[in-house]
Amino acid sequence: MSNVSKIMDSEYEVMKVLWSENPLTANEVYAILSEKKKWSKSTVITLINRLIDKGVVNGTKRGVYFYEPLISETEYKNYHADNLLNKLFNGSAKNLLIYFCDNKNITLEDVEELKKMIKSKEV
Amino acid sequence: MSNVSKIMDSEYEVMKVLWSENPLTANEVYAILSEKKKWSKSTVITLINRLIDKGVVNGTKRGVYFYEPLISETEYKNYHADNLLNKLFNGSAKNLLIYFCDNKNITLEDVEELKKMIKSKEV
DNA sequence: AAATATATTCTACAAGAGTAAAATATAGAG
DNA sequence: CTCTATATTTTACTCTTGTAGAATATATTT
Repeated sequence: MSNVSKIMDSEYEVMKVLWSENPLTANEVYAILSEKKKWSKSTVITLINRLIDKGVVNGTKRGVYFYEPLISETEYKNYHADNLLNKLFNGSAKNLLIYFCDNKNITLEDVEELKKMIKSKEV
Repeated sequence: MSNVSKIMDSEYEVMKVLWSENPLTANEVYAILSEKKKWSKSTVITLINRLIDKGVVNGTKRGVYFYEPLISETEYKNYHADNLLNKLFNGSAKNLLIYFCDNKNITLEDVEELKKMIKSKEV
């Protein structure tokens, strides 16, 4: 759906800012981003405009332009999580869980917690 | 490390073939890939050469060139799994598990299985 | 050795991404 | 109304990716 899949890494940085707070002006986005990236204001504005072209950000002029995201961080996360799932684990969430439990440090307590979560959903 | 991060989607198709069996000649890779992709032989060869440039495939001439992967599928998987983990779940495998359990259909049995796996490792 | 087939390398080219300067429009100061 | 500051749009330029044809080198057959 939408163009969530076309958001590139540098554009994603802009999205994160807009997800954290919005609407924001280009200057505000630039100011916030500057804490992490040493991009020129031009660059930030280019990225915002590309996101608008891709239909995932909206800009509205109230005096100056205010920007806000049109897709949620969850949508973005979903897309990429699914993507990984399909690409690397044949779409099997179970395989993915096994992989992560096997390779990252997951404790028995964590798994207990998951169990509870699932149980509570299976009412 | 290495250039695992620079393997692009179409190159990844070639890697999958080489992981499934190797060494293979360009013709063999092409033949196998043709079952899934309608790429010209030229395209396949370009992809192989780009993988060589990226240092993730080796080609050795024994009469004709034979190609083989220099990185394992596991390395590739690790890299991308880690990447997702850091990018979308702040590096917390637990958050990721919660997310997947919450959104994909994971059963209590699956979780039980994980628990056993973990227990057996925690000897 | 010449002709042909096959393998390998070069070249190509559009679209996208990363990066940003130049140009222009517009609002506010005087 | 003109100048200036600020915001917005255009233009730009390099590298990478996806895709593949053209050229060349090499081996095989006659």
